Amino acid sequence: MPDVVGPRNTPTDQSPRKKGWRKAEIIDMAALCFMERGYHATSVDEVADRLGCTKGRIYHYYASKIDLFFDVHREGMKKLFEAIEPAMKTTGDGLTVLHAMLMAHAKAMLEHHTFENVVAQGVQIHRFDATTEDQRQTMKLLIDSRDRFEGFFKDQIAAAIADKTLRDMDVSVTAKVLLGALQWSIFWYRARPDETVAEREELARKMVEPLIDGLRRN
Amino acid sequence: MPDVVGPRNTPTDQSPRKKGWRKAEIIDMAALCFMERGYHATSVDEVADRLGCTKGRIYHYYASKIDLFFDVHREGMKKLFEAIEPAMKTTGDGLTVLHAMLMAHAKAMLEHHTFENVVAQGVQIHRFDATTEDQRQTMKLLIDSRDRFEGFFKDQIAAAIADKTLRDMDVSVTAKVLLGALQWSIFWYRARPDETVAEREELARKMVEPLIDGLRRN
DNA sequence: GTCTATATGGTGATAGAC
DNA sequence: GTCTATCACCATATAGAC
Repeated sequence: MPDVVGPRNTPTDQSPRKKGWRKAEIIDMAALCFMERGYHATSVDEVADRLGCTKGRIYHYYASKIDLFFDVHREGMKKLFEAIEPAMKTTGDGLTVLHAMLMAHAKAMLEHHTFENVVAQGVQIHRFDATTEDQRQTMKLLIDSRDRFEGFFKDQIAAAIADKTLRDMDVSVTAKVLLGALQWSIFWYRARPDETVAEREELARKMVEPLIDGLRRN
Repeated sequence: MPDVVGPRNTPTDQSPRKKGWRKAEIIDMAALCFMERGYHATSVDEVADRLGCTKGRIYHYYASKIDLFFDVHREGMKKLFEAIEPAMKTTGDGLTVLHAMLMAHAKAMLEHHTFENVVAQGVQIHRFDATTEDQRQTMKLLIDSRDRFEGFFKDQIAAAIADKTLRDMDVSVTAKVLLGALQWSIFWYRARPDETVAEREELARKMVEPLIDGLRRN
């Protein structure tokens, strides 16, 4: 990975050698547009314009706008799962593993904020937008994957309470609060073009630290 | 306040005796629709339908859909400011006041989640949606009010660091993390029709406690 | 595989009757 | 103050040329 990352953070691989790069290119641009203006306010024409083509190309790869949205959402979830996987495999007491997971998640939210912004929009895109049975099925799978992701954190919180490295607290509410604290960054964080990986890691640390240690001194 | 609150949480006063109740009725329904489907996906026709009237009525009170959105947003911010005001006036060390502010904010986010969901949408509704100069001016004021609100928390965090009741931490990032932790509830919280005020207060406590004390035992 | 042209439907907003 | 009727526009999606 290069030391300096641009505003189009970690796009899916677009190198023309790889098969599927055309689709990846569309997904990346759709993610950017959906983040900037929101799914419903973004027209397929706009995505095409910014790709320097017409919507004919997009409709060659995607049957509908919502199917394109689904691919962006799927990609966003994939990045989230991949990010916390190494942390979940580390050995250590319950809190240490949870800390590692939170750090990995914070970094992923910053690095992929374009995609994760779109994932958050998925919460209020529902049955009304998915017309075919296939689309409703896909939507259900994406919702399931979001729940599964939160489940990993709930399980780890429960484990850490069990091994007494965590205070006793409401597992479900705490998971939502912790994830929300990091995920809210979709609203305020935008990558500076010249931002280094080290700077981003430092920001993630500043985000996670108050959650682990709390606010109270002593 | 009644002990049991319905799903239409604390609507603005609609009693037909008060002047402006027609507008308030429209604002409340718009907030509900915008929350459920999002601003852009909601049609003026839909708001009117659910009010049992036609959009002729709405356009009698509002020049455009975005102006209606602005009123919902304004109302949402008003509720937030009013909620933390008493907490800000309490006496006590820096952390005690901050704790009171966070509890008040958490309760307000739950109580008014319909309106606060719309406020969050305001982040990505921008110049493109505001066409007239008047609308751009209004938008600027709403953005300013969001910043001012966050500023209250930043100031209090700084004060608490100064009086040494808080660890030394990044004021700006910590403010965003704390507020985000509570505000993310717009995505997962929906009022149960039979939910009591006491239950909601208990939920707010479960949200704020891990932030104050941190996760680490000891 | 990509383009142009177009069908089709919905949405914001207005005019004018009542 | 509210309704009906309608206009103008824009967006999704398709058909067929190249």
